[in-house]
Amino acid sequence: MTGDAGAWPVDPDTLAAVQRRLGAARPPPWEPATGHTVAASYVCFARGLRGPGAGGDPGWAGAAVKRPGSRSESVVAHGPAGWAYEPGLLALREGPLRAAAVASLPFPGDVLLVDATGRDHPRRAGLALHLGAALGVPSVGVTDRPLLAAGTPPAQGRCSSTALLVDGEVVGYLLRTRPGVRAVVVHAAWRTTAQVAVAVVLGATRRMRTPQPLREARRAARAARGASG
DNA sequence: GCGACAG
DNA sequence: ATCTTGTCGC
Repeated sequence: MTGDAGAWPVDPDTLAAVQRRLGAARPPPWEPATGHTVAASYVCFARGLRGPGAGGDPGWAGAAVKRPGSRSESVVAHGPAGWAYEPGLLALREGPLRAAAVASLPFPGDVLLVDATGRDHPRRAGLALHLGAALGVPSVGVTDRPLLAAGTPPAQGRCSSTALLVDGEVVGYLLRTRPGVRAVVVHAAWRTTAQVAVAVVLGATRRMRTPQPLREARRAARAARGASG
């Protein structure tokens, strides 16, 4: 079900071609069912790196998955970054490492949360969308700020949201997950609309600003970094 | 030409 | 992403 969408190019031109194809794809839309499981992917890098970093930077990819009524399970993959950070080319730097971590989870989850954009991207295929396509799982992006899209801040109350548009397409929402706290950016990605993305994020968010599975993936990645380097 | 620009 | 000082909130 992944097909060549699972490819992780190692140069900018090839990645851009894959992104254009993924951005133009129209896979069957997915919607959450009661009791769906939520997985998440997060990457951190060695401390002390300068600016955008470079290929070979030591990285730790954390992945976590939680089914309702069970404890969360997490794994970590350790390996080198594939590239420096460049806006629009994040998959080059982090794609393979994140895919390795998510693939080693005990079970895949029904939907994957990623701290990256989805359709808010020059070629409509940010890393959240790419990772979902590569792994064959519906995905949702959650970031602190948009890449291309602009929007107005939502009202202060919990669950307030405002749409983010690119070329007239709703690619995401600014979403107030906690009253009075800075909004998160929720991104439509692989097989998810912006509206479904908001529902998934609200369903996975507890007391904190960001969804619990993403926090668990981050905790695992940082713990592994502290233990090895 | 310069700054901005997911992580 | 990481660094760092300061501030606010539970």
